[in-house]
Amino acid sequence: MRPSKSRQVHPAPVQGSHLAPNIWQACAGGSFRIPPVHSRVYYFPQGHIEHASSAPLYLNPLIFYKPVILCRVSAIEFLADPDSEEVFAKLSLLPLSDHSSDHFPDSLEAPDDDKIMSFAKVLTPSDANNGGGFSVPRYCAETIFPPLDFSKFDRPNQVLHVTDVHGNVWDFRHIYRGTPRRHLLTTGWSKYVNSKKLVAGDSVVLMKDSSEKMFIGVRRAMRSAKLTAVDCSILSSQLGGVGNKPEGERQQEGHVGSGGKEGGFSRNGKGKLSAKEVADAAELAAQEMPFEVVYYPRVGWTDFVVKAEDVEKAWNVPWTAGMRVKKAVETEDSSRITWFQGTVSSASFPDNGLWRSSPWRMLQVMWDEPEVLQNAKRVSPWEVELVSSALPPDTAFSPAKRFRAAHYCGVATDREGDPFFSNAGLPNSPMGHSNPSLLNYNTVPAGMQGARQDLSSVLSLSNSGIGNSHLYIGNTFGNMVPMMRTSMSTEPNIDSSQSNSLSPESQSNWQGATGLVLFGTIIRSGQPVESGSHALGGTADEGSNESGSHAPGGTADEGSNESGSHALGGTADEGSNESGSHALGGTADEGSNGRNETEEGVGQ
Amino acid sequence: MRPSKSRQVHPAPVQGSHLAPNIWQACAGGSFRIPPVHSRVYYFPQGHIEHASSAPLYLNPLIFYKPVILCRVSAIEFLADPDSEEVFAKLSLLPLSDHSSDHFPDSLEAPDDDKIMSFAKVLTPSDANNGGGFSVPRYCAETIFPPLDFSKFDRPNQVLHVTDVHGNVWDFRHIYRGTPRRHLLTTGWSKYVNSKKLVAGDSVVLMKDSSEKMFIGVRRAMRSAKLTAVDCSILSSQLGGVGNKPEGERQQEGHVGSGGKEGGFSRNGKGKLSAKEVADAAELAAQEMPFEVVYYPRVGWTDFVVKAEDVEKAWNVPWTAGMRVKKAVETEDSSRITWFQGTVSSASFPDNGLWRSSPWRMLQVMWDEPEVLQNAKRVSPWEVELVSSALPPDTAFSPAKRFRAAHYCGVATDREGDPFFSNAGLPNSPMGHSNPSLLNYNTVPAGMQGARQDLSSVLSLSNSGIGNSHLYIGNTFGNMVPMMRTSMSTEPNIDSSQSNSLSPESQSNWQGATGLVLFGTIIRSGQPVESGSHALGGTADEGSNESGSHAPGGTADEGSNESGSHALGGTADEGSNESGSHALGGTADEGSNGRNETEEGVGQ
DNA sequence: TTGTCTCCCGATGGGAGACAA
DNA sequence: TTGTCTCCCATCGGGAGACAA
Repeated sequence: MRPSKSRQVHPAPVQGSHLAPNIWQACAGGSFRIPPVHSRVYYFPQGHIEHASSAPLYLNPLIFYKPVILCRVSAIEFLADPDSEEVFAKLSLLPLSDHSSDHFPDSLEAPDDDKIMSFAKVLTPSDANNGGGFSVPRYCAETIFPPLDFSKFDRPNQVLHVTDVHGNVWDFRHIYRGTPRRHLLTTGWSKYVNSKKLVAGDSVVLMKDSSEKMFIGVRRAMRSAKLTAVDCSILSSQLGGVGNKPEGERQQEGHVGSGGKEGGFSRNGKGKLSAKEVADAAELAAQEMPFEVVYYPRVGWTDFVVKAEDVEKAWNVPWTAGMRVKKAVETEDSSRITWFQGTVSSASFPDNGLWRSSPWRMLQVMWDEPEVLQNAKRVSPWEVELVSSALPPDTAFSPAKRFRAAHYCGVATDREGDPFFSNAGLPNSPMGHSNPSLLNYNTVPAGMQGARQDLSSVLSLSNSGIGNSHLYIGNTFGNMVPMMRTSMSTEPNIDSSQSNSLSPESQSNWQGATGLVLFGTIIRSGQPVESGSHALGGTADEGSNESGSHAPGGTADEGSNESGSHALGGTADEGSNESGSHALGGTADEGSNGRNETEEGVGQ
Repeated sequence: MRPSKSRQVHPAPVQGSHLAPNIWQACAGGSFRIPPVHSRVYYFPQGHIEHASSAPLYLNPLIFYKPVILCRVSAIEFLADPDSEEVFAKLSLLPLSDHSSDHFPDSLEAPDDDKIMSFAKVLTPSDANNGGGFSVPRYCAETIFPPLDFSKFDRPNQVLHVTDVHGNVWDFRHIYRGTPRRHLLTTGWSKYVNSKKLVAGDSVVLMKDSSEKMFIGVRRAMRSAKLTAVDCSILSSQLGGVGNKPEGERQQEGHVGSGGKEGGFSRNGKGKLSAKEVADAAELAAQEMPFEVVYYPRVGWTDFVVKAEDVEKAWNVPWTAGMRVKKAVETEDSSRITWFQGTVSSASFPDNGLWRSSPWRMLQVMWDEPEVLQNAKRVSPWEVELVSSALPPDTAFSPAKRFRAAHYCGVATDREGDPFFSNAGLPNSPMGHSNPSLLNYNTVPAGMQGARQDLSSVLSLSNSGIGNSHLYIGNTFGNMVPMMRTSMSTEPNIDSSQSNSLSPESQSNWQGATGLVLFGTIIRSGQPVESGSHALGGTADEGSNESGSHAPGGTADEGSNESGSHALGGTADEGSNESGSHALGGTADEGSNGRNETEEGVGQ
């Protein structure tokens, strides 16, 4: 049960095995793109927390005021999880404060050093379950495997030496047989399946690089990975309190022996990032300190580190209800990409508990096929592409053009290159890195912008790339209720943040302050500041109360290490005997005798 | 591969499973006695460090000045290791400072709540290796198992339900068959062996309590557990420096996949206590703070927490070279106890590097059968029993009587109940818990004892139980060179601490100070203090340079996770395939083709 | 083209007495 | 009395074509 050691390439470090970026990319699938080193990205702590295995017990309040943090990628490590075989990346991020004026060229795309061929297949029950082999799709065999000599042999076969993500080499017998003939992996496959604990639904990725060296990677099928914005608001409302221990972190007590230690990866897409590591990263980020994030590329998971360009593009769209958007979804075997369309039903800051003024998942979308994209009821603007908007016909040109040509609301600032919420009395202020209280934000420099500063804090939202910006205006109690480039009615009370999906608590939080958004300021790009309210962009016809289908505050329904992992038991060590010696004593008829039942049996 | 879950008794906590004391005792074996709760014990940090998996990288210098610490046992937990199945105890110890005047009754032996029967057997290759069963010694079957009905059945059999140390129940078929007839465990046994990773040489302990409930425990055979005083001196010489990473802590890099995580217990008797945990405990102890120690009962290992009574008894013996001693050694299956005899060749403070004036392993013994007891070249006085001494005939009564009747050297103090080295300017002094430097000890209260205080520090050595005490006199540089009740020549330079087993470094340490021990003071028990030197007790004929057979400063030769653990591989998960698919491709003749060899084979 | 079934063979686990130490 | 051997049978892994989706 050990791959041929002589062929081993890399040792397997404890943290994870380093991978070539192109192999990593192939394992992750084409739909995941890691921003290149030195590129500018936005980091979204909310999104990061969605990836955590459990709700952080404590989050520094500071981070709620920095839901969007512009960073530069200082380093990337392409890694593979030694337990689950999944690939992940570790990004070192350096927050860019407004006065840190580095201006790297934005897209230093590393030249793809080596083109690799890859093919992913979702394992069928036949591939994974019984002792048998692996049905190799013809296309895979012909593009990835060395050709067989069909002319000389009836059933040509060869042994493939394939390197896994840890550098271990696995030998698989590749044979072309059966009637009708087909490609199969036989000997060695079963060992691989057992070793990697593959089950039907998992995918394998077969690759070959330009030197014909072959690789194999794994993508785990996920079950019940449904931590979405709903969970997030619950999560956030636990701030400062002691959250109840989420299912995912509960030890499966009552399990026997040391069996619980085996196969230590969860299939629900969580359990990878600890709550603490996420909370720490978010806190460092909020303090503009360098930090690291670990990112598992997973279908259905929203990136929390996004190329600055993409985010800024999305910001330039005057999101309104009624817009038609599409979202690309890759099938799990990454063989197809499907575009799903939907209609924006609400485009305001979602009520994320304590998260104020975050564009994260600010769009609520009714998908045309609601059964898919369950996780994507709320999406972030950069996740979708505009198909058309319900705007007047004069705006009906392509989304790409609209980015540049449309007229937005916004407040010009005298600064360019600022990230969101750049320097509103946060760590670079005289208060430095002290633990901020909410009221600290009242000390924001007055008169920072030309707009009216009603009561408390002002945040600048500028968009370096294109130069549009917006004014965010806080409420009386220092809870900033900024606005993004969101179309809003001039009526004071129909903001979607009052939608009935609010939990009672957060609702009162939100409303109790100042009765919501005070006013919106609308400015033409590049124009002097104007004060006043304009309805702009799209029609204001959105219902804004559409979110009724959200589960109202339920707990996350998943549990790690769920039972049913029978396919993992085959190689389990002590304590994981499958019900063991119960059918024994063939000639013995069980007669119970006190605590130790004594079964006397007829001898032969 | 899972014991019947319905019968499970306790869940298995991560730290270890709690056990009934009597079951624990049976599993550990009769030769290991845990001091009862509330009893007085001496804690020997040197002995503790011998149990550590690796040399601590740093030891607080403080602890070298407290090699013997009187404590009270405040709590005991009887536990079982979830990995190795071995039992161990966690003792909570409260150092007794001289002014803490608690006087519990010393021996509050907990009444043995339940008598249990136990039988231990070392597994033969037949028991452990092949798929077969377990040969049950007749005595075991008759005393532990419920009786079979031999009258009615030709081959009577029953199923035994046996609880392991974690509370899991295992079913074993017990059958009486074969010609000649014998007791065997068949079905279920193999699962147990594989699950617990038992190999020939390991022992199982079968037990039954008064209610006939049966239990099974494991004692691991040890291989290459030879950390003795030699290692300790090496160890100590690393003080303050960065020790080279010992074999036992090196990760077995280059090993494949996640296979390294499996079966995580070492068979060499180490790897249980981390260096850090030992160092922390020793430091706390030296600071007279409550601390915890974990103790694995292992044949051949010397207890580092010893009943005060035993230690004090031993202290009352005027140890001299030439004395005949015996030491009880239990066979691994605890079926026999053998007494080995030997002659004390040196009875002075061994040179333990930085350990000054420690009675730990102060006796050097030439055993009559030198091949056994390799670990016991140096023993602590309480480990052996006196057989006879080379004293004049008038002292030739029994050792027990000699304890009380012999005449000792010593200095009476005005304090009773002091532990060794009780309060010589150590943590309770005004310097408090600051990190002490060696020279701090020059500030010891002057005139503390009636004896001459030559240059620097004075430590009191009093013996609460019997009232004998000794004067310890340090050297100029604050390195205390106290003396115990050791016979020494009045010649100044033949102390065994100058033996050629010294490393050059420690030798210079030792000698450079003041030219060794200054003088000895001899006192009659219970008598007023006399000042002066007496040769006492045994003849001073010892060579004192006998330690030539010690390996001179070599490194510890053991390595955890050594290879050869093939018997563990059977249930290993990924990455531990045994050389796997190499003999495959029956019809394929291996032809190498660049990096991926392509073996074309004849089809059928 | 490929997923699943059944067949079938060889390896292995493991229970039995034989036999010897 | 008990350790080890060999025998032998049941089970299982897994490689093959059949067949159907």
